[in-house]
This record gives sequence, C-alpha cells and structure tokens, in this order.
Amino acid sequence: MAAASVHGDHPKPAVRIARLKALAARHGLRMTPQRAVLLAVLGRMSHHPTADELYRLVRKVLPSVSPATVYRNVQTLVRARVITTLERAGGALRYDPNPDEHHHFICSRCGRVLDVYLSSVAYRFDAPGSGLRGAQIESCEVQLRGVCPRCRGRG
Amino acid sequence: MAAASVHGDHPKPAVRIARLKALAARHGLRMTPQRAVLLAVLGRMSHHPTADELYRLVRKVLPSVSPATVYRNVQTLVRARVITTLERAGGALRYDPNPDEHHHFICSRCGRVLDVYLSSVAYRFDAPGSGLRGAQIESCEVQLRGVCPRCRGRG
DNA sequence: TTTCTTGCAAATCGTTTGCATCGTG
DNA sequence: CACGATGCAAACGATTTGCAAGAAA
Repeated sequence: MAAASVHGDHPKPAVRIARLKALAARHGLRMTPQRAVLLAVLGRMSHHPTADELYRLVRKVLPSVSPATVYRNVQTLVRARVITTLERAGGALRYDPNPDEHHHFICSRCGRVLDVYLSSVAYRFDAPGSGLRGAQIESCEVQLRGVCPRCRGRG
Repeated sequence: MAAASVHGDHPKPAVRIARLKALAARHGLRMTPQRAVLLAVLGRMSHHPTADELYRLVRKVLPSVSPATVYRNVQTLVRARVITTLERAGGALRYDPNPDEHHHFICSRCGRVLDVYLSSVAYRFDAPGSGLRGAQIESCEVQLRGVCPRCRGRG
C-alpha cells in the first residue's frame, strides 16, 4: 500500500495530462478532440469536479461540445480506470482525476474534499466471524472527516 | 475508536426499533403514525435501503402515505442523527439504519454493501506537510472493496 | 471501412418544494 | 393552541438514451 513519490506538490499539468492520455490510449480509447480537451481539463485539475463542471470547462475550448459527450466520456474514463469517482453521496457525482493511490478528508463544515496520502493503513476485524468470512478484499479507502484548516482558521 | 459489543448477530428488531424511537424522541421529533412505521421498517432492516425502497415498505402498512413524507422523514432522521447516509456515489441515495459504529465492504461484482466491524484502525500520514496540517480530524471511515462471499462462491 | 463517437432532443430517475390541511405535544 | 408534519401535484436537477451523422483507426 502507498507509493514512494513526493506528495504535497503534484506533478506539473503537462505531465499529468500526458499520463492520463497514455492511460486512455492503453485502453484503446480513440483520441477525439472532445476527449483530448476533457483529459487536458482533468489533468489541470486539483479538486473533484462534477460532470457539469467539466462540461462547462470543455465548452470554453470547444463551444459546440454536447453535455452528453462529456457525461459519456467521464463514464468511459471511469470504466477504463483512467479516473475514479468520488464516493460521496448526495448532490452531483464527482470525479477524481488523481491517479495516485490516496484517501480523502471531508470537511464537515464547508464540504470540501481534500486528497490525503497515507503511508500505511492497518485494521483488525472485531468479530472475525462477522459477515466477511470468505470475502476477498482488494482495496481499502479511508475517509477522514473533520474541520479543514481553512474553516478552523475562521472559528 | 470501536466499541466492545458482540457483533455478527444483531439485536432483535424490537430492540432496534425501540432504540431508534428513543433516539428520535430525544431529538424532539413528533411521533406520527408515518414516522413510527418508517422507524419500524428501518429497525427491521439489515441492509442499506433507498428512500424509494422505504417508501414502498411503509406503503404496505399505510397505503396512503406520500413519497414526500418518506423522503422528508429520512432526511429528518439523518439530521437528528438517528440514522446515517451511506457514502456511496452513483444511483439513489442509500440510508444506513445501523446506529453502531461500523465500516463498509462494497462488493465490486454485485454492488452489495456489507457492514464491517473493525476493532482498531491505524494510519500514518505519508507526507506530514501535505494539506491537512491544522485540520481537526473527527472520524475515520474505512471502505473495503472486493468480492463478497456470495459472489466468490459463484466463480 | 468498420466501429467508436458525437450532437441533439427527449426521456427518465431521484428528489424537492409550495401550499393548504391535519394532528401531536 | 401552536407548530411541526402530511398529502398532493408540480418543479427540479442531474444524468441517460435513441438515433442519425461524423470521424478515428
């Protein structure tokens, strides 16, 4: 679990965009102008946009793009594991363009979601017999909740 | 973090319903017939229903109940911290009637969500300077993902 | 030239709201 | 009796779909 890269400052947009495009290509996705712009937008993004947010950003570059195209494309990208969806209920679906393994912190005051890098996560089952005997566990995501630095600063 | 109760088998419905009603009363919620039935339905439930699912169940007992009433009531119950919402993106919002502290396992094959009881969760920040310095962390939920026992049995 | 993508418009799904009425505390 | 709760119906936002035309590979 957890990689060895330097966190806190992310790679440059150009690098991230190239990574996303490479991932997309590897999965046999055709590189249309719409998709290229979408990936460029995603690669420049450090937060967790909704599909509609992405649509509006793509439209700035390709004014004739259709919402359906963006909505379909983000789904395609999720299916191809180029990006992921944020597991946050309520409101519009949010996407996560950060391909590095990470966890999330949700501010209970302002709702912001911050990426969190944990170098080790350990847990123990309370009652080993519960309901998971025989399950195959593949991944583990931690959601921390609390008050973000910005909100704390304001009292 | 984590309590000392026996898990794996849940308390009887009658006990759980009483607990939910007590919680509701403590928050000054009026006990209408609709709300009583909703709580009874919730207390009998071991999975994570959508509001619509709850509506259909309540309607079996109170055929004239309105969807709006059920939708409003589940929200009210969440606000009063009688139940919680499941942090699962996509599709309809799901509610969690289990008032004990617990975590979740999501089956990547069938989508089922199982309650998981962990007696200890430990983690360490990778880069202490990241973006959380100054944040106040209040809770930590773990989402495990993998293949559930039932799906594994089927290959 | 085959197959994946797009744009458009309509449809759908889940959820919320305004408002007059009702009933619990 | 006051205020919270209900039912109804309409409104709403987010997302999905069918389909014909267009363009990557």
